[in-house]
Amino acid sequence: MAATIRDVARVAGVGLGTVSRVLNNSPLVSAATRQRVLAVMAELRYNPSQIARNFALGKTLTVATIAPFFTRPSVVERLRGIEATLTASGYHLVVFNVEAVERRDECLREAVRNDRADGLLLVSLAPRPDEAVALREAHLPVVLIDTCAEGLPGVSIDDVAGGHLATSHLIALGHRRIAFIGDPETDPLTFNFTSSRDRMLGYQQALAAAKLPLNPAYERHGLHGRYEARVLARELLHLPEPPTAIFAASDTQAMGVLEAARDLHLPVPEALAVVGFDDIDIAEYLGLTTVRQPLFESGARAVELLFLLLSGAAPPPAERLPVELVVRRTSMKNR
Amino acid sequence: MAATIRDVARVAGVGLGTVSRVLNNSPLVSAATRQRVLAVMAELRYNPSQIARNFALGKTLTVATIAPFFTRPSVVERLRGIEATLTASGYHLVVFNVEAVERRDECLREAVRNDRADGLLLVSLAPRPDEAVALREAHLPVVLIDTCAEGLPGVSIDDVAGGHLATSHLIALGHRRIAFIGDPETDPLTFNFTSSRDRMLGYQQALAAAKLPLNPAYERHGLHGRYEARVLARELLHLPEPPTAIFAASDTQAMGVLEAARDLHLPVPEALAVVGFDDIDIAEYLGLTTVRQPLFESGARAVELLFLLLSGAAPPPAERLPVELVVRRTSMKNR
DNA sequence: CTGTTAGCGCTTTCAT
DNA sequence: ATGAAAGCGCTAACAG
Repeated sequence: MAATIRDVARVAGVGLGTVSRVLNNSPLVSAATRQRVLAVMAELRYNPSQIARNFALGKTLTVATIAPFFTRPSVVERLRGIEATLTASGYHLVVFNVEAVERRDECLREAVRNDRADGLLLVSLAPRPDEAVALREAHLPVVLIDTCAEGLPGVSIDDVAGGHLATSHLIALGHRRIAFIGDPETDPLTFNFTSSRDRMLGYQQALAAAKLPLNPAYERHGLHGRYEARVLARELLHLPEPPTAIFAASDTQAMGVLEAARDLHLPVPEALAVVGFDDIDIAEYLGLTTVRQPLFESGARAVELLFLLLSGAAPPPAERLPVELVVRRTSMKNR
Repeated sequence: MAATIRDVARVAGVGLGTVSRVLNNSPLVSAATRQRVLAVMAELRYNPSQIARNFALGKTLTVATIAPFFTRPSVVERLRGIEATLTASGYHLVVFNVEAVERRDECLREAVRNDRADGLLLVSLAPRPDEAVALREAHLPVVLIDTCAEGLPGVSIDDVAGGHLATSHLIALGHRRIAFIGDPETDPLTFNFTSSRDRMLGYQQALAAAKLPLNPAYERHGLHGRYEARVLARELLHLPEPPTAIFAASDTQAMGVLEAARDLHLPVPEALAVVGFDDIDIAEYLGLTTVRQPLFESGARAVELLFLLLSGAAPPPAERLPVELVVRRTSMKNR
């Protein structure tokens, strides 16, 4: 049905190799023949079969990305960065959205078993040691985003510094009773995923640096989500000595905190200051003070690292992107 | 390096075909040989090459999705539905995010030229007539989501009914001066993309049905976005006779309206009622009254239709999913 | 039931 | 500079 390279060769009266060479812009073909071949291609409406080419080359020009929770705005923003960079180089992006542990494991296993992608991007997901081994054995290049793992290239941020930034901002505002709301301390889905934990670490360090007491009752953990954070915040605010400020490990969770404040008719920032993390799109709308991290860029940069790997370079070291405090209404000076 | 089907055949002492049959769970192989082959496969750590299989089969087990604006929560939700359904059937999802007209055209052209996907899903994007022809000629099955086009299968909603629903709700609440904010009336990116226009049509019909005057000054159009809608809403609210209610063609735009109300210190819903469209995740948080449409399901259903096409069935007719009014704080009874 | 053979469409030697 | 030929790893007839 569709014309093949063979048809082109026959009609143009040249050999198979020559057509292939024209296809690949090889300099080893005279201008005259090239013109003729090109003409025949146009005449026959010839389309090179990508799939045959992939097969012959042993490459797919495709990169797979596994990410938990498409729905999180921060993840979507990273994906945008990935897609833009990949597409600009003619690569395709196939995505996997994992919302349960079994799927996480299965996706990773599939990615290794199949040769349907030349490389793998892992968002907020670190391979377990055994998975890392399998990846290496399959010669499947991987770049991590938003996590780190021994010996694997990745792009992340300094979450400890970010947590420190948020907390010392609140301290500078005069707050003394500052609480933290973050993800569960261990989560099988995001194995080894330390961003919430590190942000808490930064929070603790900032408190310590200001000689403020660490109150375990002020540290709450729950599933990443507005609703869960709202419940936790309500608990905090019902404490005999409630916090005057809450640092949430993500903007989504900060939104839950704002809801809780609204539930209890606590004016923000007067009665409660709130700081989030990520600076997702909606943060500006909410007037939410937050720690901004370069989400789009993290995806773009990860793709660049993957290309390096694909070109045969040695695994580059993990990179850190900068964070920045963005002060908005929810943490204005009020004391 | 990696074991091939040939190695397995040799070691197991069987023919190539037998191994292939085992691979494909053909019943035409005795339990005994199957066991033996399976054992050798395990021993050799054999992984069938998907890419070779794709080549031989002339299929990619991949579906491409082109969508404008990843960032829109409604689009993300549809993608979730697509991914879940596709992955459940062993298909891969490759995504293209188009944010400019040129990219839109290029992606579509590429999708037709390449054979890197077995089918195509178009979100909020209708092919131009010439593109539709090219699609057909390339035998590339397409399903539309959130749009309609002559003779192409798709899943959408009744936007006119949705607009009517929203508007008559406001009318029932006692509103007489109701404005509309929607997307530009023509947009080269989303060619033929009529959802905003149809919602306005429903709005107009509801007004007419209630014998309310159609005031052209109450119909505003701007780029889909919070900021743009905020500007438009501010204009509306500065009119000599400002509307007491605004129906926005999307929740995102409704958020802009809420911002404008806040800017002008207009209490919602007392001084201004607001209704959006889509019922994205954040709508509940905002207490936004809106018209809910099944976003996840639209993606899932589109994949099912595509599978039908892929299995050689005749193009099914376009489908409509139901819409539903969700009343929340921004449109409580107040007059 | 099973082995053999002929491609799928392209890239890539290797001669010429 | 160009043609011929040998695969890439698998599927799918085709004989047995």
